[in-house]
Amino acid sequence: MKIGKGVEWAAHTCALLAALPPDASLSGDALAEFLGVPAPYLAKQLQSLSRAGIVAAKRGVAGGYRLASAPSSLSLWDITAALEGAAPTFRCTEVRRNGPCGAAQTECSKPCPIAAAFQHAETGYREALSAVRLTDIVSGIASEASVARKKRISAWIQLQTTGSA
Amino acid sequence: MKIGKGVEWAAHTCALLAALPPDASLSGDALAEFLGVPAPYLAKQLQSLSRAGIVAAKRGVAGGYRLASAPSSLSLWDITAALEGAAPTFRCTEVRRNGPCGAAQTECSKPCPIAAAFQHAETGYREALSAVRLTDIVSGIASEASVARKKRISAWIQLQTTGSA
DNA sequence: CTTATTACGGATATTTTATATCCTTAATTG
DNA sequence: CAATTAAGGATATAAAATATCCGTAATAAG
Repeated sequence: MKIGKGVEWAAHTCALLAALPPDASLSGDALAEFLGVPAPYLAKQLQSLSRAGIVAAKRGVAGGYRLASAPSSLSLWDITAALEGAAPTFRCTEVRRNGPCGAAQTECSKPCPIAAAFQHAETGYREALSAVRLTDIVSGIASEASVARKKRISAWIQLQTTGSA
Repeated sequence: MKIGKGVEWAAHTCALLAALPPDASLSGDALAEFLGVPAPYLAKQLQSLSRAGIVAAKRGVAGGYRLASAPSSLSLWDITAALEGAAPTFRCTEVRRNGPCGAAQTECSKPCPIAAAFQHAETGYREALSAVRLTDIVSGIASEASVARKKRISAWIQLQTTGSA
């Protein structure tokens, strides 16, 4: 039961994009450099974010990625679901129907109590992630960063961004 | 992000063992037959349950598996952790330290807000599963089962159990 | 219109994990 | 001692995660 590293990368990506000036974009290569991760693989994750409508991708010379909507309307669950899919982690194979004492169809109107418990736990998990907005993540990161680091980030963004000033 | 089917099998296994007469055991082959799953693979899951101290295994002629403790003291999380391990699903690789604007050591005293959010969500998940005891599962299964099925199960147990009566 | 840039999509390779089986050894009972 | 049964390790196969590459399409600038 694991979460792929693409989720972590995507969350940091969105946090950086949220700090960009309005209508500015960053290329896939620039994002990979900032995060210090392999560019071709990050590009795959960016495609998933794009398909999910979380980032807007623009091709061409001054192209790149920017957030498709306001950071306050994007949750950590949205990002996770875009990368990992929204399928439940526990998949009930209806074991109760098997074997010499298997339950009849009529005895399975309610979900198996084991599956129900996992579903309940997972709903809570998703709600917890849904409650975390991208704005929360951005402000959390900013509160830990030194003034010097914030300046370096601003300068780097100035150098890399396309589409604005 | 998936949970292996061994967890489902193990939960059903424990539910069946909880319904056994005191000090009675079931062999691995008998359990596999009851659940309708491949016996060699279930044997592997049973080893995990045994190592975790959830079931007590007894070798030899009248051997087999029985619950190591009372069904009320065993939770769905205990079973899940025995099979899947207790490692967190989200693994922070400290991306914030990477790249041209990476954070210094001194800026990382607190966990990354992304990792913290996942940890919080996962704690809730585990607590939800910990709140579900084996007795809840057993009574849930019993409440759905027809009288006829309960009789069939009792008869099958009578035939298969070793160590009692 | 041409060229450089950049994302998209598909194909592919590699590594890990999950799934599944088998065999030898050890323990237990009769 | 003989039959039974779980433990543990080795191994085989299938699936998923991880990672890269290339051809195509779109876009902006010269």
